[in-house]
Amino acid sequence: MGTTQLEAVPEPKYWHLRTVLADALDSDFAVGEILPNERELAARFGVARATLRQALDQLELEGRLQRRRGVGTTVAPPRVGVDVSTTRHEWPGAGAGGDGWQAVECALATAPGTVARLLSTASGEEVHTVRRLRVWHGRPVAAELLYVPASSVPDLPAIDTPSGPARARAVLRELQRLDLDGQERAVELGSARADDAKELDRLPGAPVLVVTTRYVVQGRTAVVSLATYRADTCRLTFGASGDLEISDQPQERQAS
Amino acid sequence: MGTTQLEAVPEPKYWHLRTVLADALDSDFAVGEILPNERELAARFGVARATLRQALDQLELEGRLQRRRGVGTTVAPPRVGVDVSTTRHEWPGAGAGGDGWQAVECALATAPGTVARLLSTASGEEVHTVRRLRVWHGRPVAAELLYVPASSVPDLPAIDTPSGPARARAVLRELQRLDLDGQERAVELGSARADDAKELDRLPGAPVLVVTTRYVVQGRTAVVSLATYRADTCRLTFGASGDLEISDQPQERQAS
DNA sequence: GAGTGGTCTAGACCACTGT
DNA sequence: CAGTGGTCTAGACCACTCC
Repeated sequence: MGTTQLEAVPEPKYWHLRTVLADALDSDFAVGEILPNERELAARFGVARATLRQALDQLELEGRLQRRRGVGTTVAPPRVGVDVSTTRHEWPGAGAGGDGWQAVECALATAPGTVARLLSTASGEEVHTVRRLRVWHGRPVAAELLYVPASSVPDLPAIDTPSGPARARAVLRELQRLDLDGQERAVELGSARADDAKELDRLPGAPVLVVTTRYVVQGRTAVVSLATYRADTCRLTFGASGDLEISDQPQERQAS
Repeated sequence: MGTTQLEAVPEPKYWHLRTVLADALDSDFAVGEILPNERELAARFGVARATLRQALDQLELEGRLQRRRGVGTTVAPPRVGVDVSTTRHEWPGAGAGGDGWQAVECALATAPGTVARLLSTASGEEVHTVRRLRVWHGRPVAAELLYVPASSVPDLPAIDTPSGPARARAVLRELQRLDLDGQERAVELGSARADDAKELDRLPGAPVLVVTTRYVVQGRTAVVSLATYRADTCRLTFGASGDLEISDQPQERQAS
């Protein structure tokens, strides 16, 4: 990376800087390599640290950089493709955990208004909330909250183990007995709440892709799932084998 | 909205501020209503304008606010569900424009490295690039760039109209003649390039959902599409009717 | 021209990581 | 402990929209 000064251009400095840095990443850096620190980079380009950070923010949003407090800024590996296809209609947890989901927790709660509106339940009705974590290549990529109305799993044994992973698995097991008619899925951008951020090893407010799934049984919405995927490291694939390469990143050398 | 001072809390000010503002949006504001300006809000909460802006950034990322330079900050309507399902395997433009796509431009170019790697073409081969714009409820929601290798449309009449919408439609028409075996789709977060930003009426760097589609013919990737959707206003729906409500926003009153 | 959000600066201090 | 990124401040000026 050069010591180039930025010339006067009509576009914002941080945007131009982003381009310059992106090119430098392509040509001069390997995946995992650590960049000079922010104060150093800012000085090198003759801008304030805040401006440099604005450029780094962009590159991090695009999944090209990874910043860790106390450590430094490293070149991120290409995003990993995570399959979220709905071609096979099946309940969560059906694949016996092969897709990286692990049940974590279970509790009884009242669904928030938006979820209650999706479920055909009274807004005050109690639902089981099952928390799952999805791990991919050894890294947590998604945190999910499943809302299962008590009426959807009437045969669930009462309070034997009121919470914990065992209870969560019991709820999922009960779902397998229902005939799933179909599922509807949507993706949108969000920012990580405190609890999700913690599970995903990110700071609160980190950009996430929120996948909402509606599980339909006999025309009714029997279960609603809200899964938040790390937007920086994940690419969601639909009906694909995950080998879709998308971003501008060329194949990069591996850092030593 | 109150004049509440922020108390000392272990969480970042901007994050707490985000929560306070989000609650205020729910209770005190209607969709389309204009907020006090940033300097005013910052003073009211006793923080620097930059800190307030960080909170507004979050809310805008979540699609709850809309900021327009020279105008002000308004409460955004709920995100609109845009169907991007792949249940029916069909070529772009097959639906006779009912899905809001309009062909805009066509040109000959060499595909960028990443796209060339998806297409089974030599990286130097020329491809037709078809630009389309998707309009939804009168607003542009997506800009797409289709990469069609010349070898995929061998019967395309040569240079009668070398560019423009007519040429773009001609390329799309040629595609309908091929037997489409399937398509693979992926979604990831990106930031709008200058040209996309302009078409989408956003600033460069605005967050977008990048949908990459691979159209498969006889095991080969015949066409690659890169569509960038406005992340602030769009929710991408898969195999659904678009009535999935996702975010935390309750139903809001309409502004006068 | 007045008012808005967007960019940029030059500092300061904090929270966290490694040694 | 030193070094990193994360937060925050108090200003300044610019680009844009609307009257």
